[in-house]
Amino acid sequence: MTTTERPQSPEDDAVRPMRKDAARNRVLLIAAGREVFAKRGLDASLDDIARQAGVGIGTAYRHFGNKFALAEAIMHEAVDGVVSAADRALDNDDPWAGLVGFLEAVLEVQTADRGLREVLMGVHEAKSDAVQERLLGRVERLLDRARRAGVVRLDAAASDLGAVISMLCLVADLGGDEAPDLWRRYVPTLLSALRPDGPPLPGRPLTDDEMHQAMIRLHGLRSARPLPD
Amino acid sequence: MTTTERPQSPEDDAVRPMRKDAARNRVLLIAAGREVFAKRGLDASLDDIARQAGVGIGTAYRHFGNKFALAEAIMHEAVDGVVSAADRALDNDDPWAGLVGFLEAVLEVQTADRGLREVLMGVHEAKSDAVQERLLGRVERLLDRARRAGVVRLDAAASDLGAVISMLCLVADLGGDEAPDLWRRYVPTLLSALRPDGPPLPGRPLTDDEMHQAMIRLHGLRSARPLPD
Amino acid sequence: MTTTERPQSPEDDAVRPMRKDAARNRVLLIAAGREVFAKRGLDASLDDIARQAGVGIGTAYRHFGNKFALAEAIMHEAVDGVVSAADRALDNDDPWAGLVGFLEAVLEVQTADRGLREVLMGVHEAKSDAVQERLLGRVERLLDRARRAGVVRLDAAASDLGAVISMLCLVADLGGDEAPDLWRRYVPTLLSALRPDGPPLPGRPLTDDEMHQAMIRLHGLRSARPLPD
Amino acid sequence: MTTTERPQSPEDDAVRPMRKDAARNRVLLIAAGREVFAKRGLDASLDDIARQAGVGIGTAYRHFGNKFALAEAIMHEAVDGVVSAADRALDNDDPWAGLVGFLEAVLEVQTADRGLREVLMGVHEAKSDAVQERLLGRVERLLDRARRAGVVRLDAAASDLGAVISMLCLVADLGGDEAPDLWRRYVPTLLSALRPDGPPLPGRPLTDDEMHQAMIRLHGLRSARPLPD
DNA sequence: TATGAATGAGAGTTCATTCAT
DNA sequence: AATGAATGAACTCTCATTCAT
Repeated sequence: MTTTERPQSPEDDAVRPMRKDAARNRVLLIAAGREVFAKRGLDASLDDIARQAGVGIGTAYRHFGNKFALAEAIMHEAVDGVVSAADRALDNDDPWAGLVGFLEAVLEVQTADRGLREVLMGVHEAKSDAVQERLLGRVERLLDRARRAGVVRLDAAASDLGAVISMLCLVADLGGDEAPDLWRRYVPTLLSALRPDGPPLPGRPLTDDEMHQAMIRLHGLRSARPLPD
Repeated sequence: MTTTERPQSPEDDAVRPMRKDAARNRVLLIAAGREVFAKRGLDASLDDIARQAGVGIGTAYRHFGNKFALAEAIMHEAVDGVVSAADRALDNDDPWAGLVGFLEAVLEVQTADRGLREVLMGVHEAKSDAVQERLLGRVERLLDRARRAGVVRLDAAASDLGAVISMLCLVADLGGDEAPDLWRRYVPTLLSALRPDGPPLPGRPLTDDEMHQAMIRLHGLRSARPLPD
Repeated sequence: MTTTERPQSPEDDAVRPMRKDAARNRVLLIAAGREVFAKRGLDASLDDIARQAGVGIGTAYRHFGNKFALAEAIMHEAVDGVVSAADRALDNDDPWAGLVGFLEAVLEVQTADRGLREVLMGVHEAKSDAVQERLLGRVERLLDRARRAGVVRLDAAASDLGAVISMLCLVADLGGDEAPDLWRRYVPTLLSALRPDGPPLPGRPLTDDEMHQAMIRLHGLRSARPLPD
Repeated sequence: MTTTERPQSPEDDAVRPMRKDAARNRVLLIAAGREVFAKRGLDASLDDIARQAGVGIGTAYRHFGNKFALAEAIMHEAVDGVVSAADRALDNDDPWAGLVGFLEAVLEVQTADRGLREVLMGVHEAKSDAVQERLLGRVERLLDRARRAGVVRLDAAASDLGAVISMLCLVADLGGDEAPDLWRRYVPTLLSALRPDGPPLPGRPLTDDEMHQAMIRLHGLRSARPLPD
């Protein structure tokens, strides 16, 4: 109803001019959250983040409700990048190249933004069901294509790929800014775990659900008392 | 050292009867710290830990000075286990078997005590020079033996072994209690990175000092405000 | 166990000398709570109360956990006075004189301490079950005696006496410091409601439970969100 | 007054079409204030009230300036009802019936709207001079008529009637929704205080001014910090 | 030496009020 | 005139650390 009363503008994207400030503040807050969380860990105060963003503390709460919600928003943005990397990988006609490209893209997304990487390694995520839903299907499809093409062993599970990526993220973090490409050193070795030749992997992989739980356990945003709704 | 100044007691072999209590309290506090840190993360309060240990909060401070010192003590104990694993590995006549045994022993130490593993992954260590000094030499000797015996590639650095162990620790944590042996699934693959056959590892490894810094950066006990010395 | 090791003292009331500070602080906090609540209403901050008491805010929380607990403690003290008034009334051989004396004692307790009266009128109490238990039985006994002696009408309920007292408390508050005895002006009139002569009271009294609920509803400490356990 | 300055509109009888919205919003806000204050106490936020009213928070401030002003407006509306009840009582040819009718009408106004009653008991009023002016004269006239007719004792003051009404309001609140007529149970008793037969009331009544101050003291809207004028 | 009461800085969060749109 | 985003003071509560007993 409000749209009919506003003076029409030649361009469509001027639909909500009022929100310009709000949108800018939201972006500022997410950027500040990335920076401050990266520097000081997840125990950094929202006050610090708001100050870094140059907005009042009340504004931070209007946008995110609590610290958890801000971390989630950062997480969501990060997952966005990974999801689109998966989509690009699925567009690749070569299943193996697609898989490798996906893996490298994920790592590159993280290494490109040190704040993001450190936040992701050190933190988060409790409502990761979204991640599960948005990402798992794509990864399974990537692996299925590769298995059918004979370039990935049949007993390699999605959680194996997940473990490989987790390990590389850890190494990327080890490398830090001094050796931002350190993770590439172990890519051939770790990829060999997925290859059809060579001895089978011992033991069993995690189920998708176990992997899900593990990610939450490892990276879940810990709050002493459950945050009020 | 402090014992010399205590007032004489009637019996000679009872010179330090009070120390027994003190030692017991120290052990109780470290055990409680492991448990509570593991359950509630490093933000757990020293009050909780003291209560769990069954001692007063003042006693905790007499023994450890501050929370950081308690975490350090826990760390120190953990390193003790790793150091003795390294010594045992050096006693093994087969350099490769010794290396593999060391790696497995390290992981077993961590998986045997869930509290310890979670504390170590989530936390610590700032004065890790101790670790550096006590451990690095032994690891270098282990690798040297193996390189000279031709069972490890010449360009494999100590930091490569460190990276492998770190990755396996991560996987061990992914496995959690449901799959406590998950890390074994990736041992053959990761060990192949150290073997002399196969293509050389791309890039360069971290120097020992870079690795040292990285460990501190990754696992260093973060305190918002620099703890008063 | 601790009592055996402390040097004996001639008097029994020195059993816990360590608690002297704590006890003093508790008393100071309750007194300050009375004063500050009376002056500024129940929205006064615990900071203000702690400052008035001359203790740190942390001390206030060590003693009372939250604002509600402090209000409850004040309430409890007030109920103590009323309970002993009831006991004294039951010791009176004349049932009617005992009843009247009780009523007057209750009002006098309240008018003697303006802070207490204002706190009680403006506030409190949610776990008033204690009140229910400690007071209701005594009041019922007082009324029973009087009914059996023929000095109170048979259909006068405990809640009728409660309503009379509530009304008088209201009037006492109306009188304030300028007319601290104003409530006495309406005592004869209101007592006549309980007398056996005269027409019966119309309608029905509240049941004990309804009265209980009403007291909670009227005076219950309101907290927007339920205080964390 | 502001209407004279608005730009002319094509139609004359549409001179204040915007006012209709404004008036509607005012009504909506008062109703919402009653509801929300009744449900959540005076600490309810203006945000909640504006949301309940379906208007923006800014609109609430345009109409009322601050929370206090809204409470005052609610109060004013309530007094309107009481004033017209007094006028109707003065139209009654029987002075005693008029007085009783007035008293019952006041109570009925309050019990008819639970929100109103709870707001009035729990809150307000600071600029109650309006109340004084609009109501006191009428009550005095009511009493004078009754005194001259010999149906009310000569020493019964307006503040006595005020005290009686206050007490009945308290009882009405005690009754709540479960016993909305509980107050009627004490009407005969309390009215007997005004009757010319029977012993005189002990002590002295409050003066009109003392009563005025008492009402402000008891029901005055308390704000921790003095609201910025 | 052990204890736990006291302390206060700092964290998360709310809300009355202002102001740009 | 209406809207709701922005603001920041104030509040409740926690916890690392100190100190009297």
